[in-house]
Amino acid sequence: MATGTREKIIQLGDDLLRRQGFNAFSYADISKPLQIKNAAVHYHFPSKQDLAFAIAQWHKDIFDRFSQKMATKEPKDRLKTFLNFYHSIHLSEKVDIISAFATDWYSLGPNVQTEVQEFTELVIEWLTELIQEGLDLGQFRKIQNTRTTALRVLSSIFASTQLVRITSDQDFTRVKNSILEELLN
Amino acid sequence: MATGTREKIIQLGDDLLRRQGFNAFSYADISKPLQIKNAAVHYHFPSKQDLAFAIAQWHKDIFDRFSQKMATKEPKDRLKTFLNFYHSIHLSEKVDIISAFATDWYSLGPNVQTEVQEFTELVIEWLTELIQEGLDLGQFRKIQNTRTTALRVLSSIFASTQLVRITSDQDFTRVKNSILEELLN
DNA sequence: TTGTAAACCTACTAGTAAATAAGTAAATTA
DNA sequence: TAATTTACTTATTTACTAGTAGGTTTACAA
Repeated sequence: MATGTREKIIQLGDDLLRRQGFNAFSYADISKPLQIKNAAVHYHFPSKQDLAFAIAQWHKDIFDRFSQKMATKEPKDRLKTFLNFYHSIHLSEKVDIISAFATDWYSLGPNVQTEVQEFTELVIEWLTELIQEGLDLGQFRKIQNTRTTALRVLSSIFASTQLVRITSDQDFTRVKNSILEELLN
Repeated sequence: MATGTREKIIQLGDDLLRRQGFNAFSYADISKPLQIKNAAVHYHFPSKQDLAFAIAQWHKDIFDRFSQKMATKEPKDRLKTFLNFYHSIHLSEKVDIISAFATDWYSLGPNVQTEVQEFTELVIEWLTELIQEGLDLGQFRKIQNTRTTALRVLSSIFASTQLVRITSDQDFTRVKNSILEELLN
């Protein structure tokens, strides 16, 4: 999976960001496991902001590939895959990338913030379209405005990955199933 | 409101925790605005964990008083007050206290974690009871299991305070209204 | 008046943070 | 083959971190 050092740094950085938070990990946490020196990380990413930017970009790329691969599947299955994806996230003791960035929002430089905003809008729009399609095909139940529904699905999932750290895995499953039940006909 | 130094430290610490995150603020960020020295903060809270614990306790106390004051009001109004409370939170560029602790979960000591867990369970149970009462009185619509509904209300609100940092205030209002619409008859 | 405890302050330590300057070995290109 | 670039290392800097030891002031009690 991770080939070059640069990619390894991004992946490890992403892992640390979502497991511990942006201000809770250091360059040493990256250089040590990769068995390189502190300065090597700075060679690839001069500042921590540069690393954050690269992580945001990386997620944009992943999501692009994900949505392209899913394009042919029907809304119901796309939604299920999406929900299962977030279920797997929280099982690895991480939170989703958008929540991770959001909580450390004021530690992020303007260009990182813009990148995260673009990525978030991408996900919301993807979900909104998915719901609209599901409605058109009669697979979903109409509840509210599609964007509102998208926001509620997204926020339920996001908060769950965090809440579950405090309560239990059972609570995540509850929420996941309730979203499906609510939407599906 | 804030009388003694100890209380001022807790309130400022809470503010910083929810605005910037546990690892993003330092004792200097507390001592400077209060015009006291670093060591004075350590006098009241020997370690940062002690401060975190006090903040968690403080929220428990506030919530206790809140739920006592609300006890006589009817479910519908209690829910509205609860939602408006979180709306006011995000307007001040903070996230709610549970999300704040959740994202920095692995930076917290075991006793702080326990305190946060107890507080969270308190809020979930309060919401669960509120929903059950609303159902019994015919004010609310039955959707799912009451705890699941409580979890979804809570997670929607929590995530919204974070998502809104990235998107817009409008999106928070959408979610807030959608929760009310969904529940109310 | 003396003792004591609360609430600080001064001054410091040891450790860690991000970041940089300068050097090097190996691969790539001209 | 010479020049250049890539991908590092060594060594250091500056700034800040939580935390502490010990002294000072103030107020209140015996």
